[in-house]
Amino acid sequence: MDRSGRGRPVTSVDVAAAAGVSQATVARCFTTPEIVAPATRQRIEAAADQLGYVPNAIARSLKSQRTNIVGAVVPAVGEYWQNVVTCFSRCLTARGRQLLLFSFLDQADVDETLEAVAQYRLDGLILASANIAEAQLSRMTQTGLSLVAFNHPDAAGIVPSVTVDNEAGSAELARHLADLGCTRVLYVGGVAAASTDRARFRGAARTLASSGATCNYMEAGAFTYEAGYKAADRVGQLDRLPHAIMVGGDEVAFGMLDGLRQYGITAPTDLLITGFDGLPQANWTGYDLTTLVQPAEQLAEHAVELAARGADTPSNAVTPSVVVAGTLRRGRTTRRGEEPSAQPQSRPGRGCGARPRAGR
Amino acid sequence: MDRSGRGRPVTSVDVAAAAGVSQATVARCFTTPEIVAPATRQRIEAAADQLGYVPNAIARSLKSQRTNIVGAVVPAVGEYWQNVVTCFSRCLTARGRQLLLFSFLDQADVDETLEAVAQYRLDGLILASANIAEAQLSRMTQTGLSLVAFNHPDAAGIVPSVTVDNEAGSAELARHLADLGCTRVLYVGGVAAASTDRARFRGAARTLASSGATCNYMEAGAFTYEAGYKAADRVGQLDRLPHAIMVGGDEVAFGMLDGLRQYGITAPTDLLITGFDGLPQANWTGYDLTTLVQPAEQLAEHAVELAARGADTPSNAVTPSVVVAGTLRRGRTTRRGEEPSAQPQSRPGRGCGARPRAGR
DNA sequence: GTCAAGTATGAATACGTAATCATTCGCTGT
DNA sequence: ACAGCGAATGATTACGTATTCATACTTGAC
Repeated sequence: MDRSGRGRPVTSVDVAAAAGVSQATVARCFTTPEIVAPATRQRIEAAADQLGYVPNAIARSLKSQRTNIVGAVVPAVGEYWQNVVTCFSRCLTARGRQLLLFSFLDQADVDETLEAVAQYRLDGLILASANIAEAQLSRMTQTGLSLVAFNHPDAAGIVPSVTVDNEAGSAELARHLADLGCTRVLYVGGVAAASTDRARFRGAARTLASSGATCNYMEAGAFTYEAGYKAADRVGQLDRLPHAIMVGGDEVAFGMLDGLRQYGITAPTDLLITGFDGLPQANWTGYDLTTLVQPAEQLAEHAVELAARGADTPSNAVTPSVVVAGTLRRGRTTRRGEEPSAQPQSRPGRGCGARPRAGR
Repeated sequence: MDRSGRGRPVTSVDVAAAAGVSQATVARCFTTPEIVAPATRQRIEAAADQLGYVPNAIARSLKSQRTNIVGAVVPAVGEYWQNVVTCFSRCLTARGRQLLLFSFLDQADVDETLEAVAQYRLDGLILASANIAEAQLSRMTQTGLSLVAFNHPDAAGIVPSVTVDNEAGSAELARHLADLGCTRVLYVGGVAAASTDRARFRGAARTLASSGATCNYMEAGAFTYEAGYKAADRVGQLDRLPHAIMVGGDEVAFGMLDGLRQYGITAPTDLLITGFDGLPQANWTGYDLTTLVQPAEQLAEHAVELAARGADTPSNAVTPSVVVAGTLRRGRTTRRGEEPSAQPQSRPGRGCGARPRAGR
């Protein structure tokens, strides 16, 4: 199998010597095996196997000017992003590419990080929800690496962009609420400055307005559970509850749900609640949230596609902008009136334990 | 700033020509600036800046035989791992290293993935909860890359290993339950074959036995919410509920909690429940789970430390095994009888709030 | 039987950097 | 004034691979 000895790593030259051929032939054997004679190939493969030779991707990259590595700059927090990263990894692995990950907590670290990134001649780079300085951005593109903005609508037009249809998705949620008779809706956004947040609010407000419903805006301050939880305080102190709350992100919505419960306010009894993103937890019966499910796989696929095509494209191509539609998920939080039958939740009297095994 | 033109990338040779020095001096200027004359340095930096020069890490790696990249092979699913990945990324970035991520869904893909990994001459590789073939493992070590097993106690002794003290942590949880008077405990593990699972059960069983309590084992089948949810079915059909359920992972515990609720069984009223891992959601008031919090930051720090030291170590060093203690988090799910005072939940005002506190 | 075409391989080179060795220059101590 | 020395820089080479060019050898057709 492998020759022990802890000596210096074995190279194609070593294999060549062992197989009695030239280094060039060994290289060919690993890149274009079909053009090397079967007999020779076999000899080389045997030698390589015995010596434990593994091609050096670094050297290959230096020669070929392609690293086969795609970078991704992603916020460090939030279930949503973690899920997206996993999708990236899967898509890239499927294409034989590697993923270089940068997880940033502070937006300020991004620029610094990008500086380091640029040194590795990545084939592509996916920027997720990061605001990059224009100058730095243009510098990066010119080196032949293909940038892709993920879920960052603002960047569309400047660089290729992939994003869910925030506005349409939010509109769909709003229509759902309007159909249920809601006329006073509160939109609780994460960060008002975020382009996704604005787009989602726009879709909601537009749709609700056309139905004669009102839609106020409240900013939670972040796309986190805690922010939603705190925002619930402000909601709980309103003199009149809205008919429904549209929350700008599932995680924020979870916080909102739990926060409101502290005030004895639950969905769908006292008001309806929707989220946005379609996190796995939205399916958990503890929340069972109505939300707009982002097609993470598809989005990742598109992003990877754009990022991995590398310098193959003539670079004069127009910066494409991919927008994918999400799908509505109806959960208990907007299941008006039918909760006794559909979802047996602790309804009758005080009997928390009194409920029979409704699940079956 | 940067010279446009989309020409081929600018190299240190270009900078050298522009600054009127040799390539060697340019290289020195970026690696050991202190040994180059201030005047020259300034000239070089100006030229580099104007040309938009960025050192090529690939070439550097080829020369120096160090990529400054650390790989991590991590399961694609589960909040726990996603959190760990983020910690890895942070720790590595702090040390000026990059993270090459491999997220695998199917254990079978791992070997294939490792094959690809080996081509990049990573400085280190963190294997998280992956069972690697022995042969492949030994082949990887000999190339000078330092392997680290993360949260995979079985690997300790074979390769350097970093893990939380599963047994002691579980023992602490068990002691907590014993102190609360539990004498019939059910342990719901994720995957019985997993070494972490066994260790946790061992710690629980040992401690409970010494308190005269019983501890049966039940396998959920996976470390997922769904598995916990389904396991709840089996629990709900028991003729006699245990005093407490120790679940082998937080995510499984969430599923268990939600699943039991379908049967009208809630914690801490009808029985107590503990988890393991300390996921962020354990803090969410919707669950408020008693669990053993893994010091993810510390664990990641140690793993990165071992993985990033690279070939600096003489390689004759013994394979170190780091075990870090977790901390107990007491949540509502084991807060026997005191929930009315401690957790001001469900204000009496609204309808649904009539949480029964039937316990007691 | 010779030439053309094709096939398989070897020799040489380039990728961009860092480190080693050699060289130049200015300076100091005697 | 000169040896000697340290600082600064230039020339050169090596890292491991892929590719281009050249070459030997095989085959087939006229």
